[in-house]
Amino acid sequence: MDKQSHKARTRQRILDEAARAMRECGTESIGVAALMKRVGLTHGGFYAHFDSREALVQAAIAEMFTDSTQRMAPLWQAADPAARLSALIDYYLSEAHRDCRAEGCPVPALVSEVGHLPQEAKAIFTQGVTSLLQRLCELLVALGQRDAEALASSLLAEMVGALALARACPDKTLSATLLARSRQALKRRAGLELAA
Amino acid sequence: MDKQSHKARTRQRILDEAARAMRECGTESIGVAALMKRVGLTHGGFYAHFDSREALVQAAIAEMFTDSTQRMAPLWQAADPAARLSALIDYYLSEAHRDCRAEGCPVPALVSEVGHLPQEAKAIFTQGVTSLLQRLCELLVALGQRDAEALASSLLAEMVGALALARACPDKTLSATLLARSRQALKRRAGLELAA
DNA sequence: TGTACATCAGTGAACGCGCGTTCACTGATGTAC
DNA sequence: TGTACATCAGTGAACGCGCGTTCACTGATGTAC
Repeated sequence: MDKQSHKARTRQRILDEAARAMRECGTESIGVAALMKRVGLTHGGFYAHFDSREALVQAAIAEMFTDSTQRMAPLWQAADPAARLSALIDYYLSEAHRDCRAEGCPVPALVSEVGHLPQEAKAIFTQGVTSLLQRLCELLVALGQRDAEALASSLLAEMVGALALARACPDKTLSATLLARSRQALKRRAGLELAA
Repeated sequence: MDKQSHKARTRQRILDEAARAMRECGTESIGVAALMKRVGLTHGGFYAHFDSREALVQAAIAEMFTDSTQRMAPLWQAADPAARLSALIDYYLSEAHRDCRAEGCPVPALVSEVGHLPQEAKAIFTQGVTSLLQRLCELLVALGQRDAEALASSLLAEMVGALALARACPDKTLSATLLARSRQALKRRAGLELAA
């Protein structure tokens, strides 16, 4: 089984590296040559794995959501829905998440540039947002919130906006304050009792 | 007075065009040659007005905030603070604002790319965010809201996030729903009684 | 076990192109006399 | 009023560079006999 999977593994390495770099600095930030160099290969080989750079961007966006969902999976294992939502908010608006774009949620990392990407890429991104929204909605339903759909979209907007704003802010103290304020507001709005 | 201001007016035309284009498609979206062509000039003349493209980006970001603030000025003339805040929310999360990036608020247009810009540009952007935050805060104080600072930053996060998400969404109906939900949530959170 | 051959992932030189930037220049404008 | 000249905003050819993409090739691997 190893023989056939060697090429697939190389493709995955390219994709992983692209997803990291593009989340960190935007989809335009890394060229084919630099990307392949990071993977330890030369640029010519790229086209054995992807039809074009544009195709890579699409695949990389999908990969970011897969990766981010996987990283958030442990949060979903908390005992009750309240603990899960609380953990989600604390993780999403943490300073760690702010400081590690490369491994975080693709939504705040790419929101304002997605509009300029080709349709296909935009569709993949929206698909990711929609599924995030749905998981959030299910949590709110489990918590007994009425109008969970509307609340979910409003909460997600604040989460994305707060993290993106915090990342744009060079003053770490101020940005930490922004995050803390939104964490508190979000928990209150979601009907979570506030400890501390 | 006309003789000395001709060059200044040309500079302003370049700046206006740059601010429009960069709000619409990002700071990397337009090159020096294309920009000058839009203004009706040739690319060589650019460097009589700006030291470098990087200097233009800085000036353009400042220009976007000036322009956006000016466009929002009429909202500040409503009779009472409640009407002003309500008008602000309705404008900010309108479909018109969603569809006209070129003339809208620079914050949702650039949030996720600001982090990759040089320090100076980042500082100018943050300055703009801070002053927006302050005006919002003053409105909330006038409305008698306690903890106005914290509320202002939470509201701004949702406004920015909701508009950016709506713009990323290719389905106009869905994006209109996102906007409507956040308009309602924001008004409720700001203590505005809801009509309709 | 050992030789001959096919497969195919990866190499690296080369391409056309658009970018930001420079610079010698042009030509309209307004002032000096 | 008319001529000579200085100023300076704008021109456009040229530069070096990095980009995405192509393609003839290499060389390691595994199979066939």
